Amino acid sequence: MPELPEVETLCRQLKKRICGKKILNTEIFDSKLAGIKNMRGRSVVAVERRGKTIAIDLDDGNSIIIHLRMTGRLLWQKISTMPEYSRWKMTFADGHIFLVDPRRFATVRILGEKESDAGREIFGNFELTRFIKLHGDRKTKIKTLIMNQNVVNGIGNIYACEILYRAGIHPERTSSSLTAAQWRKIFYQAKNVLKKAIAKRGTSISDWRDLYGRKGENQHTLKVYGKEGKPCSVCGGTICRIKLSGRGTYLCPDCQK
DNA sequence: AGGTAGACCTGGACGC
DNA sequence: TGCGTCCAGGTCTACC
Repeated sequence: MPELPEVETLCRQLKKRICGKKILNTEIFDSKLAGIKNMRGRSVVAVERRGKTIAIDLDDGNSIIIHLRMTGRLLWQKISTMPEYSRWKMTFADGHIFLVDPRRFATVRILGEKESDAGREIFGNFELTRFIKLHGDRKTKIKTLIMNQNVVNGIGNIYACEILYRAGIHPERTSSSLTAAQWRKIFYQAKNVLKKAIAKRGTSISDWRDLYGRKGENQHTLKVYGKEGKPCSVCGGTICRIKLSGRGTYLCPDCQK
């Protein structure tokens, strides 16, 4: 489910909600998550997004690292009534944060050390020239490359489709076939598309909800994702769906070369 | 090195 | 109604 804009939305809301607050208790409801230490008594000193992961930094130097994978959600509630599919919760003096996740893929870890982002954060110390030096000669298809979290952080299937559509690049082009101008277009659009999605509080195709259970608004601005058979907003041609590395991929074959 | 299928899980949509 | 099939925002591993 959540890609960078959705995780960023949650992190901003969490920051306001729990920074400086003490965790009164944590509870596990899913045996797959057995082993998460109880963080009772620790205070939250910071909340940050690292790629698609949420890091909740605590006053003892540890961090709670949450990855929502496909259907994970964090939900704030004043009351302790468990929402359906609850897997874990943190309790604060004024309410609870539930990890809700029907498919049970989401992970929670406690880590003592911060991992470096190694220049992979698109809104961090990302440099295009360095990127091209590292990945510009590869034979990987461009969509697969920008979705690889070891290469750039935060881009998933929906936004990869939208970025490449706006950049006019076919998702099956290889890295090594792209010109410098095309690389610039891709990363200009990556920032552009992600920034706009953050402003709309994410894309709610089906499951995604923010910390307060509200849908995002970015689904209304999608141009290709999920639009198979619909007309292209630029040329009027037909949006098609192909499979690329096992993932449904949407594009306009006339605009994307 | 890169592609791909399968695994991890469950629910929803759709066809018959 | 019920069953079967396919699909899903992510990532990891095994194998060609």
